[in-house]
Amino acid sequence: MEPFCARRKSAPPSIENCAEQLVSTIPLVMRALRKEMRAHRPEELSIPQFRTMIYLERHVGVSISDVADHHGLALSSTSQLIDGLVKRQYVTREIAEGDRRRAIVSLTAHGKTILASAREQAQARMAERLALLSPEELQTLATVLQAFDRIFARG
Amino acid sequence: MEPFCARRKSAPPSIENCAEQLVSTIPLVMRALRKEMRAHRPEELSIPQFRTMIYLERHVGVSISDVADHHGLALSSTSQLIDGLVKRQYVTREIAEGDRRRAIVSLTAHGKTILASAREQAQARMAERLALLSPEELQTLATVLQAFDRIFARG
DNA sequence: TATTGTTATACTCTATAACTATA
DNA sequence: TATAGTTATAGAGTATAACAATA
Repeated sequence: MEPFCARRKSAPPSIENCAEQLVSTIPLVMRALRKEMRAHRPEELSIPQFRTMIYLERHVGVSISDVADHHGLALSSTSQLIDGLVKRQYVTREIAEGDRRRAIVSLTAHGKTILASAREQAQARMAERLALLSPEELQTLATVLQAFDRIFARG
Repeated sequence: MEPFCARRKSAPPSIENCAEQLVSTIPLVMRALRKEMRAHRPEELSIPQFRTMIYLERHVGVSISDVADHHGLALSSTSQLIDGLVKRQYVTREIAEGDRRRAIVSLTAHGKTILASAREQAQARMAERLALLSPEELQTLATVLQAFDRIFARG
């Protein structure tokens, strides 16, 4: 059974066809991801919370505006998102030295632990799904995800 | 320039790597999709509303439970989702003949018009992004979306 | 008793508008 | 005046729990 290779030789898909399928399929994947994040407690994180914490892990000394810009969110939305994380003591909010308007957001030690565990869980669950792919499909997936990062980055 | 083929010959990506990138990239795509849906008024639809209406278009005579099952949502969430569509007169809710517990949901003529327009807009916007892909990437995308449908279908 | 659906309640996510504090 | 952030308000999406109606 070679639908993958067979398809590669047939007529190329049109952009319109791909767009149509994208619109119906991406929410499917997103829902699965959200569900996995929610299903594996304790200390579950929502997707935006999770992504924010990943960003904070990689970028030290960032402000709330930085987070908002990175995620393409309104400043107020980001402020509230951070609120939730501060309440749970996963991150801290501190006034920046040198510019008292800026609020510097940082992961706490507890936040780092939670993040590591959430990432492990989410990835493990998604990996279970991906294990259903053929090696060729996995290869094409890697290619597509890189392309997605390129064309969907920043809003 | 053959990054696609070149990559196909190199070490295969691990499932774990793919899962990791999936977790960070899918929300990116989802956000872009949501934004496109919202950006192009009038009569914007949310993603769940949009997907529900697509389902209703293809499946006539379904109940609220059917919609809930199809989308992997709680019955109460679905009931409220339908509420919103009924309020806008995009769908109707009627008691089923033969089983008065069931609520049959159907698109109205107005709903069909709205759906057609929303679909057109969303697809056009996503197509703009996809136009940035190489033909090879577009081909791999088609493959991946089909695989996604397979492994992420139904929750 | 089991199924279908609604309502009540409570989160999170997100936005806009109005505001404060700082530069 | 412009920038960074918060607060108020609002609507969507989602869940669980309690409930009503029907089978």
